[in-house]
Amino acid sequence: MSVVVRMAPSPTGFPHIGLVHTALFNWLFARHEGGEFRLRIENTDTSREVEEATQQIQDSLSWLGLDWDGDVTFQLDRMERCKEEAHRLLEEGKAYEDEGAIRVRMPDEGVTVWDDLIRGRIEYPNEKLEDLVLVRGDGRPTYNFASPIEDWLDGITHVLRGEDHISNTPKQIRILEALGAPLPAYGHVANILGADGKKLSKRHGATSVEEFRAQGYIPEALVNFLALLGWSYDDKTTVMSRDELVERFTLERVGASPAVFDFAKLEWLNGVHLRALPPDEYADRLVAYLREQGYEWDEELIRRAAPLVQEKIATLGEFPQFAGFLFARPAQAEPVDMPEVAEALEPVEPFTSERIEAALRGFAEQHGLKPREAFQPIRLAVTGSKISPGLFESLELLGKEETLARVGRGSGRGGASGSSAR
RNA sequence: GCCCCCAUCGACUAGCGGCCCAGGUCGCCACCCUUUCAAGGUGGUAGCGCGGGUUCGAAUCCCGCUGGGGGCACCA
Repeated sequence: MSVVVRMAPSPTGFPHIGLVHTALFNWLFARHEGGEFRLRIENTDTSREVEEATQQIQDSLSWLGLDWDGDVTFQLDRMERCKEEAHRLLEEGKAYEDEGAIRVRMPDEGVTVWDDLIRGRIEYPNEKLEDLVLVRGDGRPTYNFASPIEDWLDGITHVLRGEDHISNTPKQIRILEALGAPLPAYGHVANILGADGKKLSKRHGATSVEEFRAQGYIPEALVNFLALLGWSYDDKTTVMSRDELVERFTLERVGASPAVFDFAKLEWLNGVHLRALPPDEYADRLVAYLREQGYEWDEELIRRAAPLVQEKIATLGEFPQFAGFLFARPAQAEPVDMPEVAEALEPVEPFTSERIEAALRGFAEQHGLKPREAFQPIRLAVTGSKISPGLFESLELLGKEETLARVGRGSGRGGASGSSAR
């Protein structure tokens, strides 16, 4: 039997990172097994529905590269079928009416047991199972009725979901049994926690894919990082591509304990994946990111600056802070005047990093200054910061005219070669 | 309150009875490299929650405790 899994979010906004985490496990499992990964929107509760959410969910998955099979389906579309099934249960005496609603009869002795894909055997006492409502008084099916029915209709073979669903599983198993439907295998993935051990939420920082994207994280890193939360390949492998993850992912190696989301490690991993990109690809990503964020800086200059920052920044979001001086003259607290530096740079022709370096090293030597002592003031004057990309390369990109202007010669004219930010 | 789940360095984890006086990665610290910052290199810091068993032998199996998480709707 081939594997069919699904992600079944309710459309209430941008998907939370926890949801994306279980979606990733479902996707990796499906792709590893050569099965199908479906996307179903559980919109039974129309009152909570957010109109853009369905699109936002798809955008987040697409950006991460988690492609789904077939069309997106909606729970609401199966309302009628659910009602029919409920009435069938009514006729068979497996359900009964209660103030306009339809409830199933749950056993009240014994236990409901399943062999959880990642936790092993789980037992749930039947006396804790209520005769839950299948169809509300207004005719709408409830989640715990519609969801298993859809799993059945869609031929879902493995239900991999968050651990907060553990207590729903025995209910759904009983419902499926009453329906005479086959049971899928169930597996419950642990939650993702914040640094304080509480379920990851807004106050811990970014919680949606969109936010990470806006901060300059790339999908390769996020996917790699999320995969390592509750899963491992072996005792020494950390950095993996999407293809490697697909090839190596197995449910047997998924852990049952919750994991704390470590933003520092994500940032490191993002730097690793960013540095691993071919230069052209890196430049493409940088340009696309800056455009998305609303920067209208000159594309050619961004591309030329890309190699200067690739080794130095861990997220694309650091670029404006780190290399913004190339696009707009930095504000200086004190007016800059370095005539001797200007004098050393003036004759450099062509104005390339090699020649600039030679000139500035000569300048340092001439004044008996250590490289650091000589270069740091220049860096500050030109970039407005004590931290910057390589000085000589930066000056080359800036051009002689602008460089001289920034060290005090011929100042007062316009901005840098690019247009201003934002 | 009741039910369920979980428990190895600060964090992610390897470990599925002897290979472990516990390995890798992030972080942190030190040093090297160095025009700043990074990157890179080297070294270091730090952990099996507690108590009982089982066994020749337990991080690994069992029980209890403690701690943490989740769930108990005509929400999903």
